[in-house]
Amino acid sequence: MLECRKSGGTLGVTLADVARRAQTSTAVVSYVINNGPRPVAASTRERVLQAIAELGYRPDRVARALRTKRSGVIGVLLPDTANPFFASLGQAIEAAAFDAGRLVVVGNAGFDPDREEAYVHAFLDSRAEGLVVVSTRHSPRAIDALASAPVPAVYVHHAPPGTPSAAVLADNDGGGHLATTHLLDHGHESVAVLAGPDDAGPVGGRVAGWRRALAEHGVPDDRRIESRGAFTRAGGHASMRRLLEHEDRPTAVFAVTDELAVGALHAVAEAGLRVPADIALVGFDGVPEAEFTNPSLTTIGVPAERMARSAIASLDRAWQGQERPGGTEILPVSLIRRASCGCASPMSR
Amino acid sequence: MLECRKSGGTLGVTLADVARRAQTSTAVVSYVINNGPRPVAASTRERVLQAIAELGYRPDRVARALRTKRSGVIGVLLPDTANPFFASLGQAIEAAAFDAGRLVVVGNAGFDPDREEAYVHAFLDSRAEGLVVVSTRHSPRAIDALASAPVPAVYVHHAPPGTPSAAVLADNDGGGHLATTHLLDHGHESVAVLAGPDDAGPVGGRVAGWRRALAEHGVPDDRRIESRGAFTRAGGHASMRRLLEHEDRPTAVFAVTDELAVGALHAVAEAGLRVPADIALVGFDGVPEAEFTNPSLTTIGVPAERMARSAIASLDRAWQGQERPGGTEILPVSLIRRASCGCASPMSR
DNA sequence: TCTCCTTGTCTAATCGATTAGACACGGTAG
DNA sequence: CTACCGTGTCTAATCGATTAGACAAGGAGA
Repeated sequence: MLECRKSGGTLGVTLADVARRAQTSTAVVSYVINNGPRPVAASTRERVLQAIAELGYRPDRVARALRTKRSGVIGVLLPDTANPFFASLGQAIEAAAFDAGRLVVVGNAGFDPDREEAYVHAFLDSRAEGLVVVSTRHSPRAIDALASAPVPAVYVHHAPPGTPSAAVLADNDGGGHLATTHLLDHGHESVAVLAGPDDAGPVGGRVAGWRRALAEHGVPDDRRIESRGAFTRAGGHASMRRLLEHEDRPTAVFAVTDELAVGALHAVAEAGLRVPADIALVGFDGVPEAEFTNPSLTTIGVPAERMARSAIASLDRAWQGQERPGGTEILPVSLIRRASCGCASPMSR
Repeated sequence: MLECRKSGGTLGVTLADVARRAQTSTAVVSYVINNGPRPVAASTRERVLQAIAELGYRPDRVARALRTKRSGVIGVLLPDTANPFFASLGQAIEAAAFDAGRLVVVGNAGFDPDREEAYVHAFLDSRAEGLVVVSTRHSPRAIDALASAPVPAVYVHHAPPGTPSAAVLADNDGGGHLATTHLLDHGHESVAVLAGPDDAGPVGGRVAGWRRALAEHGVPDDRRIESRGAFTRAGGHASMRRLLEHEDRPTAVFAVTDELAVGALHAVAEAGLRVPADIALVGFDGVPEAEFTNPSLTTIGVPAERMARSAIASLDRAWQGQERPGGTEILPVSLIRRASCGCASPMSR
């Protein structure tokens, strides 16, 4: 209708511009935008709304953040988004945040403590309103920075022991037990484990669950085979190879992550053996790609979306009520039966 | 040394606090922090630095952003981070941005135009200094918003035709040609294509390259088999199934994405056939998981990291010099030979 | 009729950092 | 001796939004 400025819209139109055009003050405009703390007459509101529309005004989030100390941004620290599991988790967190009306600034720490700390500080400096930390092993300095942060934080996937922050974890021990028991139920005498270099972090629980299941089943110590290596597909490949050359080759293997399992699958095929006929395999994480491996991978499903929603909800609670942040939530995992354990394959035991 | 405030450090210590403690003005403190536009006496600088250290002062990025209009944040729009290719790309962009000293705020548009637009606006409202848009198909409203944005934007992976913004693309046509030619060179008479629902977006070029290679090789029209479906593993699975039931089953298949190829691999195995003996397969994208499929997947490697660095460099150029933003950069792709095409497998042709 | 409350609006302080303008001082060139 | 310049510092305006305080007008209750 009226002449239009520059090109399209949001270029430097400020509250004051709107106020001028609507013949009122900036305060009133603000009240309209926020359904402000003060009432506004219907006629005035109408004028303001129209001015906003005509000018294509959009509030500046930076200015708003400075004034209100609410940036609408959540900092998310991830170990490695190239890893499918963390990618799913990251995406779920981002989606949950979006639904809660917040933006997400992400940092890939890449298992580097310095980076982790750098990101925590950068997030805090950016006045992130909350932090979501996904990590397998936390840098002490990052933990400290988080503990004394003026905003709530929530650990996902793994929490440092004794943290005052909230945590959302998967039932790793239960999952390890479930996977192992399932293989045992298929008739295997024992089950080997494909684990990481050590049992720190979330996988520790998975290995513990494996051990527990084996103990319950009366498997003697000398039949509890462990093969360890890096948490990558290549690591899984190498570890499985070692297992295949083992004096008495296991007939069933529990890989503590799907990445490891995918590498293992490859190693078995390479050796000319068959899954599950020669070696049954169960993974852990429930990544999407597990459905399309050859054979498809039986795995322990971790409810990434639910964890993400839980994490955001936990931050929400911290913002709303005063509820002190602490509290660890452990979400149940589930067995996703596919071919690699012997369930779907007709010719397997 | 001196008494320490609250808990650890960065809680609400402002420039003014530092100035007070260093017995100087906020201006001088600012000059020290920024190696400011004005010189500072060595002794004063020393006092300021010490005060900063003692108080654990960290500048507030929000306030700084308001004043300087430089937020240090780049908005990154991705289609779907659960997809390994986009996940790699996203991670590479994030890493390149971090190295350039900037934070990244991400949005997963999930192929939803409304979301895409919402994110572009949210990024702009947050005073993001630059935008990186990765998409396969752009919503017109998002394109408009981008075109009239006061900050530089760069399209990655795919650009809307005739955009004034910079773009960093892969050589999709060349890659399609390369993949198809490679299969042809293995002795196949023709090569079928596994494509998306239509040829819009980056895959269009890949299909074009396939068609070109077939034409060059003198393959008649009625031997140019296309199977189309959704861009997912499940879609690849379904499309390949259809191909297997085709009257004259192809002996070689070019899948325009690795996701499709992974699904296809699964379908072939399910049908009791073998790759590459019965059907040779080449994918496109070079995702990490392609190395560990069964058999490992020959694919066209897209230089995700290089694209990311290029994109950030393009933004950098736009910030530094006045260089008008336009310009499309097309990066070369490469053939990654593995087993699925018949290269690595001894018993294949 | 007078007070008090509610509604509606405006003015101005504020968030925390940056930076132009003003000023002081010592040194140098004319 | 005066004019001028460079160095070093401080005061205060500014970025754009939020919101408490002040105030006006109208209605209700005493």
